[in-house]
Amino acid sequence: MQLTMTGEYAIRAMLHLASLPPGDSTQITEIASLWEIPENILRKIISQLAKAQLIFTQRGIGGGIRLAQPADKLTLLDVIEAVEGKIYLTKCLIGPDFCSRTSWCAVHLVWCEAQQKMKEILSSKSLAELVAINDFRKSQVQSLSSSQANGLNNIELNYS
Amino acid sequence: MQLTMTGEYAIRAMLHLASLPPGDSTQITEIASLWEIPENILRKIISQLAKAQLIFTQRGIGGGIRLAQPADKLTLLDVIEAVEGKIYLTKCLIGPDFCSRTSWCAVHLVWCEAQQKMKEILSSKSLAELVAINDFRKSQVQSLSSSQANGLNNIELNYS
DNA sequence: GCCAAATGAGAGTTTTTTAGTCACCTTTGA
DNA sequence: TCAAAGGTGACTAAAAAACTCTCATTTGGC
Repeated sequence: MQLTMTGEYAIRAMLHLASLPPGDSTQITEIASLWEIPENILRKIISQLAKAQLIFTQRGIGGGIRLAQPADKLTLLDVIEAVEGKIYLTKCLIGPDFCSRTSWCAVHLVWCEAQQKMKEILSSKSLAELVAINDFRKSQVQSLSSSQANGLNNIELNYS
Repeated sequence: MQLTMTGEYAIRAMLHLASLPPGDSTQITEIASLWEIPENILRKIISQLAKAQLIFTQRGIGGGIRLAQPADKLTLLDVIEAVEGKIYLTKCLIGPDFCSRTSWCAVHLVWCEAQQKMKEILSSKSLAELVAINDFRKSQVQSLSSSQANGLNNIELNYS
């Protein structure tokens, strides 16, 4: 019940691409070193993202990768589903074969609702928006830590 | 990113217990055969549910298991967390050690929201309510299939 | 006290999934 | 033709999940 490293890495890479000026490209090795991703693994992830048509790739000298769609049209859900396949919170949501009780089971309905809501939230913000929020919050963290001597309150994080 | 069989089995067992008259108990073997659960596995799950104080167990002749709390106070979230531990949709939601960017990362916030919403939905209905819905829907399915010759529309299932 | 019926618990196995590695292939521009 | 980029498949290692087996413990009734 957890995002895999593949999904995690894909998100990092796409977020990096989304932070570049539109149309700009970069290299796999660059992303791998900046975002702590094993290069061989990133290669395969990039290949999957290209097959899902989220990015363009170009081989050879001067080549690299870049977004195939505007950063404000892409969401976390797009990225995750591109590398992990469609999200199914339970096996019974894949299809009616898993469980003979699906036709009347109330638990199925609850999972269905949870899954739908989760997809909604994962697609509620574009990569462009996420990059913008990051930039803003990063600058906040910096100004906070530089004025740490003042004892200003830190940013609140929620590990419920 | 999916419920394990352990969680699935635990839910089946708890739903069965919740469907009994309050205070009634039953045996592991009974639940295992009724709900298609390997008995040895169910033993351990039952043991976990007991440690989490969701059920009472009693050994010996005439023993068995029963709910330790009223069925309308228990939710799917209780059951899942009892056997699978707390739900964390990503590693960075477990704690700040996984990722150095947590303090400002917008993706973290989105996952946080998704996780919170998912927990909300999983605890929005009590086991008692789920049992009641099941009973109602089962009777609907039966009356539908007995009048199938009329070509009545079937219950709609959503595999988005 | 003994027996049978019930849960409890630990070690170990098998299977599946995830993560990562390695070696080599293909494309491409200078 | 070379070097720099991405592409691919086979493989291994590690972790998690699912399951099996065996024996221990508790308990009520005879």
